[in-house]
Amino acid sequence: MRNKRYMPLVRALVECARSFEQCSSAHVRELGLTPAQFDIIATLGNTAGMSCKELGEKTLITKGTMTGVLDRLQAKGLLSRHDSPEDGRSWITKLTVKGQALFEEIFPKHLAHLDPLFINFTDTELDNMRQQLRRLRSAFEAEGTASSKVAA
Amino acid sequence: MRNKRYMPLVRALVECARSFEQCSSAHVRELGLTPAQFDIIATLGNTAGMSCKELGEKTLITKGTMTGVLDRLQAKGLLSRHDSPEDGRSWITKLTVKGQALFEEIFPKHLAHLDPLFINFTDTELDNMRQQLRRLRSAFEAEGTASSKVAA
DNA sequence: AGAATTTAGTACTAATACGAACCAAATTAA
DNA sequence: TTAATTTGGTTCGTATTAGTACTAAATTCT
Repeated sequence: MRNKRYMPLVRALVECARSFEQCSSAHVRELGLTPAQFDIIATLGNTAGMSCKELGEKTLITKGTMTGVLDRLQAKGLLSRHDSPEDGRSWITKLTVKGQALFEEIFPKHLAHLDPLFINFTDTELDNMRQQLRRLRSAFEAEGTASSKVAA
Repeated sequence: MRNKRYMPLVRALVECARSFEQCSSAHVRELGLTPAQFDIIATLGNTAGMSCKELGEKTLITKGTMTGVLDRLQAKGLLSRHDSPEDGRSWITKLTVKGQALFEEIFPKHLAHLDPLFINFTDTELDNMRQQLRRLRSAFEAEGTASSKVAA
């Protein structure tokens, strides 16, 4: 029934990603942030700030969720919102001094935590995997573009 | 700063997995279930039922979450809980007739939705990817076992 | 047997996640 | 320029998620 030929791959993919996020987020929580919050901090670190939309594109957090995450970070005094000079609907979100300081403290720590996970992989191996994953993802994104819909 | 050599792979991995789950869950929602609920139905389909624990292992849903998911499925009349003859702490969860009927209706539909995503991949390619993902996952699971902790 | 420990499942909290409805500014069309 | 549509963000409702504490049954140890 579920021995579709692609099922083992799908399972491996989902488990691998979940395993990484487990690894990563467990450590992030020890540092006092949720994964989503860390994502935002890491994305805003060393930048002049960016819009909600741009943040969403980089972190893959939906805009509906974004508001809440930003609210909580703002409540912690880690970021501030300024209105955009270009677009009256938009905000420029940036780290406060405190937020940037936190970024500089925990980001290296987090990388130091991740580094050892990859020591047994060569650059070439990592790159090959990356390419294959990209190709797979393209197939998922295509979804309906190619073969599933005959007549547009 | 974030040009760690493994970052592109990590991003590709997470995006690929998320893209698949997006693909899959969007369709599942059209069928009237949430992804977690579908996962449970698909796992229980064509079985005599199983414990919460076993369900958790197969679906990767945490036990804390499991209770709520099962509650809602039970409220919909799709599954029932019976006490285990072997373990007084445990329940045997199984699909009701209605649940099994739903399974038989939507599971094939869902597979039909997924099939076209993989048409451009040979069995060998899928298997190679699966192996690499397994190896990567092993590295994540090892976390602390090998090189990070020197003295246990 | 009786105490200590483990284990299955539930209850509770805080933070996401996702979709849909909504508002106001921006862009386009007529 | 005014109406129609799009777009950036917020709000809301429902479901999931992780983590922790808690209950009771099972297992282990002595």
